[in-house]
Amino acid sequence: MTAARFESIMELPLFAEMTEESFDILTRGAFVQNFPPNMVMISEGEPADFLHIVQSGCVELFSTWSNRETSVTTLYENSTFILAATMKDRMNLMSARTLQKSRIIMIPSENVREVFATDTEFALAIVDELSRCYRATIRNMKNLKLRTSIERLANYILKQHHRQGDVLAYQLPIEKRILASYLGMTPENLSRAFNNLKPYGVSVDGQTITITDLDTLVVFAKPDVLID
Amino acid sequence: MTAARFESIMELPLFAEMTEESFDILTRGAFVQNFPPNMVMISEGEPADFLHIVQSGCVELFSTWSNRETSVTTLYENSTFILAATMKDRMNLMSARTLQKSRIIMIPSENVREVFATDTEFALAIVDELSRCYRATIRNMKNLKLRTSIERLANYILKQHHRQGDVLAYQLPIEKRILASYLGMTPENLSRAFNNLKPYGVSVDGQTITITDLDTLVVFAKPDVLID
DNA sequence: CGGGCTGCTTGACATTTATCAAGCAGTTCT
DNA sequence: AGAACTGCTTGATAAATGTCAAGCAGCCCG
Repeated sequence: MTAARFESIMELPLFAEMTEESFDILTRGAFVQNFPPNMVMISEGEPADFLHIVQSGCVELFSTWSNRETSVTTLYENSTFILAATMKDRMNLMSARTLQKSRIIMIPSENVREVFATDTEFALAIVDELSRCYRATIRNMKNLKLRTSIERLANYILKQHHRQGDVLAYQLPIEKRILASYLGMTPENLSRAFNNLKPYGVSVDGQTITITDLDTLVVFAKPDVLID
Repeated sequence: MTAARFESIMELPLFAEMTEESFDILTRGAFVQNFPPNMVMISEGEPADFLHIVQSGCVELFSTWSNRETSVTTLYENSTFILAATMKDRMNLMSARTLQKSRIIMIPSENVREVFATDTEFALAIVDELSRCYRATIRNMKNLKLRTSIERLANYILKQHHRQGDVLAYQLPIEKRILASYLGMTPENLSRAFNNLKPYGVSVDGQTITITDLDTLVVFAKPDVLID
């Protein structure tokens, strides 16, 4: 019998097709944990003992080196993380920190590997999710290497526009300093980049982004399905 | 019965544990193709019809956007590529070009997906390989975002030193313009970066790199197992 | 064998981005 | 309610990196 507290994730693509028995084995020993904002819940270099799923809230994956830090990605409701490290039973390459009060489901990595070996539908879903995450990272790296910082911002603005239902005014989902880090620039430079995009149809008021001339912005940004 | 021309890959980790019957199904309709140097064999945006394996030679994965190009990685003997696109039956996010005369094994993607569903050992090996590639890309992106270009070069020099058996003098495996692109800089800047590393124990003569003071170079580069 | 081409290096200069500082607005805590 | 703190913006300057040009060495092709 499935614990009620995991019911919310049964319909996620990762779990939707597996047998009920597999789901029971998977969640045996799993638990839900609440974290306050700005808490580091995982540190790079640590072993990956759990697969994590964001039930609610917002989590930032980041890394540091030689007193420098970069934001790798931001995860929202229904996202999984630490999948590759879980499957390879290796240490985390990234740390994770809550940006908001968050509720996280933690599933023991050995359960994930056990069910992977026995439930073909789960195996297919795992490979699908791994491939999707890997491809997203390739797109991200192409974005970083092929585009200047203002181009990355322009394309981010367009991508959020689509993500939020093609509205012309929307709220940034994260603080600007986190966005700057994610896009590979300093907060000062992000501020200047937003200003430099004004002639291309972008207006900013705090967390509110308004696209005042979509066609001009698209011409400048040159979005590409192989990157964005 | 296994075609003799595929015997060379039977012992690769991806295939070593599967049943002989699975291997036969996998390689049904597969073929080996010879490519001359500098030939683009795959273009980004095309469907991923085959899983590719480098039997011999050298292949560069690269991407372009808005008349700009970047080198993503370089593959040598016994490397696979186009695995994530194969498993998700999606278009390629990268192009591939031979750097040398190369011999490539091409396995139909649908065979890969079919055997994945039926052979548990192969499924485990696929997930292992996907996780390894994904984690390598995360390390690469951390390298790009957290380090300056001269730091990336210093760490590359150290990594090649280890890859070539801890010798203090070795040959660069690729042309310097490809290396520059891979490290995210122009060939002019790579040349200057090599020169700027001289005080830190690096000497260059054409393709030959000599580490004249390993300790000094290590102190400068600050290698990190979570990146390199 | 010679001309043409390619890869690489170096110099000069331009552009992009980072760093540092200061100020402002909003939030949080006492 | 006020002080302290944080996020953000702007200005000035520094550093990193790109661009353009020229020259050289080695390789390839006719």
